Amino acid sequence: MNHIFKALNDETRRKIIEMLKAGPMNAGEIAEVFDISKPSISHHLDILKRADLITSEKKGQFIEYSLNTSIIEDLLSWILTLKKEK
Amino acid sequence: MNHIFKALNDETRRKIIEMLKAGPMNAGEIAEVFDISKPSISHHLDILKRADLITSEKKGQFIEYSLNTSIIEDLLSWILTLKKEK
DNA sequence: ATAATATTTAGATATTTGTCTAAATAACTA
DNA sequence: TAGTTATTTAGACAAATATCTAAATATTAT
Repeated sequence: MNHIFKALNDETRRKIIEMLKAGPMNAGEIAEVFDISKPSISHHLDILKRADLITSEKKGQFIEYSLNTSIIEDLLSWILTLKKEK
Repeated sequence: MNHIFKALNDETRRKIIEMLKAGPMNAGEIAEVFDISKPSISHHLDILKRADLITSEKKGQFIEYSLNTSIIEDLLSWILTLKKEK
């Protein structure tokens, strides 16, 4: 849980996640959207990946990133426990 | 959204939220649970309050904290948008 | 009024985090 | 093989954060 919340605690990373909702993108395409250097975006992607919120796959010279919806399930259930009972 | 994720990005604060799920507690009761000084807990409570995740009410010399479930609704819907479509 | 209790505010400090530039790695192209 | 493109790794730095102790504020009790 810790890694997930850490990963989500950043506007840029949340935006990346929202972008990937529409489908996979490679690192360069993601970086273009922001006014942030590529190494910084690469770092953000690394954090999202460590949190298992996204996955990466090498496609030739590109690296394609995709949203990992199964972890989002975990997040959902954590929040749902707060709502229930009482 | 920013404040919510910032507030949730801490193990101690998440634990506090989970504790308040069972019902209101005052600052002292909350602090007792942790091996952290009272001023630090007070600071965590302040962050949770600014994020609107909890509310406080003065009860004599105590301050009672309660979970604010309506904000959790916002969080839920943000996460649900990630699951939907595709 | 004084003392005791509950909680916060203030100020300091060490750690974590987001960002940058420069260099490294890897894969295509001519 | 040499050059170009895509991405990451390394190292540095400023800003944000979690924690502490000491002091301030507020309430209750004697």
